[in-house]
Amino acid sequence: MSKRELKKDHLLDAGLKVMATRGYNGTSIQDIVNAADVPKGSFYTYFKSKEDFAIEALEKVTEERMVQNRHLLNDRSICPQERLTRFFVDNIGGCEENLNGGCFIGNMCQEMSESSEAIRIKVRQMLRNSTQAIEDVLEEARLKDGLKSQLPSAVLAEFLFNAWEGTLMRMKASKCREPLNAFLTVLPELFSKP
Amino acid sequence: MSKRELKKDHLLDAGLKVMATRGYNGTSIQDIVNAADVPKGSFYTYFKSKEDFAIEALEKVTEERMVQNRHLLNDRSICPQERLTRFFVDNIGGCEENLNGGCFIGNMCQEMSESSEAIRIKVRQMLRNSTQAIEDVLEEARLKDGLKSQLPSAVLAEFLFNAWEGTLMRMKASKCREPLNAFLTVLPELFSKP
DNA sequence: CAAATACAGACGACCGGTCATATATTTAAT
DNA sequence: ATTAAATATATGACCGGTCGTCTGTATTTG
Repeated sequence: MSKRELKKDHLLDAGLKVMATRGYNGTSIQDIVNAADVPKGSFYTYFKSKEDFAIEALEKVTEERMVQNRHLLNDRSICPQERLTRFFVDNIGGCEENLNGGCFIGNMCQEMSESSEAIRIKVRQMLRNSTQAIEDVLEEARLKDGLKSQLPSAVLAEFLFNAWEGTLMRMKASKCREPLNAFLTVLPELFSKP
Repeated sequence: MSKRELKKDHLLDAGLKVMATRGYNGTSIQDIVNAADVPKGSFYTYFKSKEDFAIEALEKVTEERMVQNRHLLNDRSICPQERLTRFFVDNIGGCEENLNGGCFIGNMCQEMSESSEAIRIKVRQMLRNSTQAIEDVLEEARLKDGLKSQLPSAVLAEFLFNAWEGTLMRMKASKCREPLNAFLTVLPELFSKP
């Protein structure tokens, strides 16, 4: 990885952290370069605009997660239900550390879907990918052990993933783990065979 | 209702609509007064700050809904399951019209929880109230017809409400009703007796 | 005619984005 | 290997514009 790529990566990491907590419009270019300890003028040699930065940050955060999740979700030594539970727990992301971060994708979805079509499309694509990953595990579970619900895996996956995003959101306002606990408690009700 | 109160109400209504679509930081005082066709200088005779406006808007939007919902949720002529379903469908709010609005409370939660403690507390309180309303209906259903799930109503209510908020969020990015359909399809699975 | 309210416009601060200049790197001739 | 010209990169002062807020004046009210 070149020096330039490293610096860009650092800018994305540091800026992402700020933007995930303060939002897109609540984060200035100055905030980003300050967080990364990079001169402001340099920002535009790496990104063509603030919007471009957000999209690249969005890509980075899911790319990293996808790599991490692919291992987990394809690990046949763990039963599907356990895999799915871990998937959710592992991905609470920024929320975990101090219940401050929230889900960056969720933030961008809520704040920017109407203002930037480019961001909306990127967010939609990423949500789709995650939903698909859940659907695959659900389908595998259905074929292996059966599934309590007879509903299509696609519907179940969409429901579950949205429920999880809502849970992350709620954690941001409540600053406690109760929403997550409720989610993890109800999850087996839908999932496992009696 | 005095002339002044009417104007303030109008300011809240018009500004709320803008803020629900563009977010808090994406909406300027100028945007709000333009939408309400009120001179900018007047804004601060009604609200002591932008933050204060957001909090009052938050209060208004839930007050209106609570009035509307209290009728529905206490209507014993409809069975609890049907009441709950209608509650969710009726409250998709801004999303319904053109899939543009999203849930204002959800927006504020994601964008402002870290920046304004006052907004966070207000949002948390409102989410609690709504969750409580759902819990009450669930408990009533449990006593009347029984409930498929044996989990505490409080846990179920928290899960369901968060799932619904996540559904509204997803609709903002996907601009279609599929997330809502998935939610309404899965809802009876958790709810009704077999 | 006081007192209170409504309003226009100004205020300093900061925004996203640009650009002339300073610094570093490469190239090529000796 | 050294040097100097040529090229690329880095930077922070700066731009027009907009931000949230406030102040001084006009208007309404009792």
